[in-house]
Amino acid sequence: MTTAPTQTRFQLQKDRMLRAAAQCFNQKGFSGTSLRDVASVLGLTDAALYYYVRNKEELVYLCYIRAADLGREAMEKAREDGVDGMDVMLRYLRNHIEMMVGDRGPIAIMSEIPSLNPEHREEVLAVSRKHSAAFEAILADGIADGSIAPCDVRMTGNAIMGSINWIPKWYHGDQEMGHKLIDEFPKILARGLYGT
Amino acid sequence: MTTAPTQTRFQLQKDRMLRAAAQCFNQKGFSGTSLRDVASVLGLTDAALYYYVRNKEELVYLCYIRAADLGREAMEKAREDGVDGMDVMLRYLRNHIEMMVGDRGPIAIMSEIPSLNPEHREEVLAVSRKHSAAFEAILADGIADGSIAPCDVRMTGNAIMGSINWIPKWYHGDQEMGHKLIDEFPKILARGLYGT
DNA sequence: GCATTATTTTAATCTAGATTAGAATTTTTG
DNA sequence: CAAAAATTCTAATCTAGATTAAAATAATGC
Repeated sequence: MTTAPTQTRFQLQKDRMLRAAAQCFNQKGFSGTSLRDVASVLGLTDAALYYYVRNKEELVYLCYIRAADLGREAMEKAREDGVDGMDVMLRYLRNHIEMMVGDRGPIAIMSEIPSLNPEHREEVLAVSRKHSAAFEAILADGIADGSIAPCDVRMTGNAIMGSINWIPKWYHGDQEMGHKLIDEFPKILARGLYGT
Repeated sequence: MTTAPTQTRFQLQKDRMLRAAAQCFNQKGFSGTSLRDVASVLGLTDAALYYYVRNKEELVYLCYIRAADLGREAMEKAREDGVDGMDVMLRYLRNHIEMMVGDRGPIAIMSEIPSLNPEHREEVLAVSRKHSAAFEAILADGIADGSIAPCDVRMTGNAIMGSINWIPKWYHGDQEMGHKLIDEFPKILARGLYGT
């Protein structure tokens, strides 16, 4: 068949583009990166990017969607492997941190959501809310099964997600620190939440 | 004297400008706010802003410096009033959150640091590092005086500051939630850190 | 190898928004 | 009140960077 490989090729390039864009945005800030910057990471011309997205707004939108996908992935894997609420949470945190610390990480700080168009903005916000809710559900499960101490899941969830999302602000690629982060940070975040 | 009142007037307007700018950046994102937007909040023309700053880069820089000042203020007040490490930390967290939640809050997410010029960027980063170090010192004091349980102050500090700095991402002016945040969030962040 | 489709480039254009110069207005001072 | 200083406005300019159109190149199926 002809469409399948074509789709794949196209998708692969598009994916590379999203990674390059996320990398640029993280490194140089949003207003500091032009389409040319992104294109040059790929060895392309800025105009070539328009073969993959309608405009810059869509590129940003897709970066956010990709970040959400990666987060969801980390969470699903944790749900599959974990044995109780606390275990799922710890695994999810670890998976997520591993992703943030890696070089193909998602776009870190969602500062440009206001400049998305209404449909895209609403979708990104919805998906983000959904992820928060899923994390709170893990906490609730843990409380129910006794592995997590009773707490305000809304606030606790936000506190923990904030710590995670803030990592790129102070972590800058130090290998040793990276390993420590993956191993220790989940425990630090879970500290004081262990159940009976 | 003639210079004193002039300075004051000028400073007052400049301060209003910084608040307006922070408000715009928080609400509409950085790339989404033009100097015109900031000026219109003040009832001015965009060109008028150039009486107070050399260019937009300097405006951003000053916003970051102001944020740092407010953070330092919150911390100093806490240091004066607190009786031990844990108490100082809790007071600082409360002060800082009160500030974030208020409408004259500082600029929240420091995403545009990369696009500052080298001198300004270095200064902002330095001041930011200094603040982190000061917070870690509070933790260390608490561990020393027994009010805080032994922990990795570096990671713990980053975890807590991340939770704080992330608040604007999910808090959007709900009054009730605001009070709850101020009263409960510090406790949540300190959970698991209480000493002997 | 040929025809078709996919991908990228070159070369313009187009625009929002930053910036500037100088005039106008408002405030202050003596 | 008049002069001087401080503040703001009007009206251009200026530019980076997004976007587009059409041509050129590369890949693919038959």
